[in-house]
Amino acid sequence: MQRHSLARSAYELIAEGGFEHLRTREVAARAGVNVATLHYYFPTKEDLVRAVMERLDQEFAAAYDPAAAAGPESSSPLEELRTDLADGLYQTRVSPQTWVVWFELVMRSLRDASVRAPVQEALAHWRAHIEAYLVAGVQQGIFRADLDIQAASAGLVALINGSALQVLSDPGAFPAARLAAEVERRLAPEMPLS
Amino acid sequence: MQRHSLARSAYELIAEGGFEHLRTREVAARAGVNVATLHYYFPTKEDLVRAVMERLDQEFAAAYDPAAAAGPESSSPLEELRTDLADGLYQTRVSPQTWVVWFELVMRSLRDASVRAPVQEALAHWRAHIEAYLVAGVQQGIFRADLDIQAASAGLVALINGSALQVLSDPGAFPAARLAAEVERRLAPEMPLS
Amino acid sequence: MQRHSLARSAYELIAEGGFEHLRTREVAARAGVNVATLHYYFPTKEDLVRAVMERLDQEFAAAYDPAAAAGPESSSPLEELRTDLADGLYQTRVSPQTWVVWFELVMRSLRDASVRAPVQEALAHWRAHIEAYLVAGVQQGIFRADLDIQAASAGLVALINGSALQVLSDPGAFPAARLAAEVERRLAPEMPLS
Amino acid sequence: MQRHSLARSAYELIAEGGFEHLRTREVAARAGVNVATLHYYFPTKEDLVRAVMERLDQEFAAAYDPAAAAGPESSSPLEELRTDLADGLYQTRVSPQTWVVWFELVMRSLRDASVRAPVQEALAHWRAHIEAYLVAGVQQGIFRADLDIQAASAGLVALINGSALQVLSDPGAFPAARLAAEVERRLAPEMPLS
DNA sequence: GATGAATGAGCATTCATTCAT
DNA sequence: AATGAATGAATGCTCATTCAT
Repeated sequence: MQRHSLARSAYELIAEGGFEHLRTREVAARAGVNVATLHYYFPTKEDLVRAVMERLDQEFAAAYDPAAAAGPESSSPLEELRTDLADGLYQTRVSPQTWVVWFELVMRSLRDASVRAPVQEALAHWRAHIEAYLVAGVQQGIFRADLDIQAASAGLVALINGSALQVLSDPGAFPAARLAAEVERRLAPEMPLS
Repeated sequence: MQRHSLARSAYELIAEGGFEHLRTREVAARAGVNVATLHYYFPTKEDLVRAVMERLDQEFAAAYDPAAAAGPESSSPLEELRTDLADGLYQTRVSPQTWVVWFELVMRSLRDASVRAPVQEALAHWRAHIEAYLVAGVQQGIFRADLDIQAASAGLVALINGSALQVLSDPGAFPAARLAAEVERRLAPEMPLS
Repeated sequence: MQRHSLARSAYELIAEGGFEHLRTREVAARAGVNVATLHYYFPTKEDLVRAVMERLDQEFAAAYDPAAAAGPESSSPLEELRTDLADGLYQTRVSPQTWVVWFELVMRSLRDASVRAPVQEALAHWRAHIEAYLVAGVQQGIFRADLDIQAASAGLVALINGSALQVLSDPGAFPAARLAAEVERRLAPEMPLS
Repeated sequence: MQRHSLARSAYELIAEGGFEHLRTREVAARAGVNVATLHYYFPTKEDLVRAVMERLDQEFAAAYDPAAAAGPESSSPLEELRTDLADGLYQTRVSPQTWVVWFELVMRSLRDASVRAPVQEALAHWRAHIEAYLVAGVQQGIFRADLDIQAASAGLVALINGSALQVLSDPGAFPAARLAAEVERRLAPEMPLS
């Protein structure tokens, strides 16, 4: 339990102040233990960071993995898209923590080899998840037939991340609802004119 | 000159190691001066960071401000869109420095009030710049008439940023060319069927 | 058995790294038990050190105490001298462990009251042992008659220790065989000139 | 000046408590400066230890190098021998500091490569110094003609070190004066009987 | 303007020791 | 007897900042 408590505390503190201000003493204090106890579970600060990355992975897994689509045909491709978009466009406002930690980890992955792989993996999973329902959506005629699925899924990941970044930076200035509608319109098949 | 040299050194070091590893001594050393000299020009580290933000603003201004579109009709809306997309999709690979510093500053702006305003302003300018050529493009029939210009410009900023993030993280895995084509296709007016 | 195993581990680790690098955790690990178990047998580190001193005492006792001269007239005074010299001059090269631990303990005895007495006692025993065979040797005409027995025995202890220190420091540079011969020559009675 | 002051403080603290208890904070405090100042002059603790070794080298150089024999024929070989013996037999009692630091460095040299060379060099110089006056003394008929000069000088270094160790450990128990006399007697040429 | 020297506050990590089980 | 978990008090070292020159 202590391990989880410490990883959670680290997670929260990264969300609040970024890696730059992450202090082992604060993590331990928030978890209600001695600094030495923290090092009993995580010999180095890097080990702690890895644990935070794992926590995030689990959050992602719970949100994007097939297991999440529990019920059979529980959600249509369109609903899945809406959920994903909502995550970056609205959810960011409600609970920005996950997004802040995510961006911190992405930036850190550029230099720290021990988080590079998990970050890249997370991005790949994300894209694969989107790809899956885009394919289904195209087959069902919900999305345009001329979509370049792989490009579109990479683009949607980019759109969601970039939107989250903007919402984080200036929540009031981002036209979330209108962008969501616009994206749907661009992916929807052309209405027959006649 | 000393000021610029110091700000440039700080900029480079942030690009290389993020804020987390930015050390006044290293900045001074790279600029070829004593740490005390650095503090003569920038009393606190925060002042130095602000100077880096200003440098970035200038880079952006040179790229996105009306002044950049020097000659009249020097570029069509479509060319401007391509330039912008290329910046996030290809340029990131060639010179990732600017993007790394940009993301570092965005993340820092979430806590540091002194960079919040410039970051938000940069995002607003960016959107306004895109909006301008989207409007022109729609008028010229280059882009779809049913575009929600404001949503689309916010979305394009998001797309470019999110793409840059992915390219930074895993350059080989991003289908840049195909995404650029897909975006153009989605913004282009529908071909008449007959 | 656990006690002995722990004391032996401590002894080995002191031989390898000196007191400076002696860690209770390593001692326990080498003995194959938990740190807490070590503290069950030796409440404090100092207790452990005392046990190491006792181990060394036993090694010395086995080598220098009358009990060692098991058989009657098992060895002549000259042979005993040669054995003692060999210990410092040659044995140091073969198994430096005992000597390293011994010197570590001597140095520590200068500040730690709990090892001072055993160290002084060991030195006294050593001298007494040498004194005994010097007396016998003089009586048997093997050693010079004008020897100041007490000074000579103190001097031999010094010589052996000082030699061991040099051999430890730079084994190749010490003329062990020639020094052994020289000492014997100096202690032997003067040859009649005529 | 600060450098010297810090090295001197370290020297004193090693003399008082050995390497085991050497703390950068205490060294700085005794020198009257901040710990950070210590690290300004000596980036690592090891650098500080090296400086202590250099101090000791200088003390030795002042005592044993030819420069010390300032005046021409200022001292006879016998006087030089007496001075050397006195250093280990009596001086140890008066100012044990140098000897404690010396032994600490010898022990440390067994594991720390950065002090190994200076220690071995110091021992070599010492022996060379003794060798020089033993040669002179033999030529002048002050010492026995059948001396194995190299063995004898190595033996005298051993004797002096071993004596110092015993004096350090138990000053009252060491028959310094009688040992000095005994050594002189053993090195003196045989009196003609007739 | 520029610098060498100096520092306070802090940082990750270590270590002998304790204690409930 | 033995151990996993926990801790207080360091410990070497770092860093932004200051100041006399």
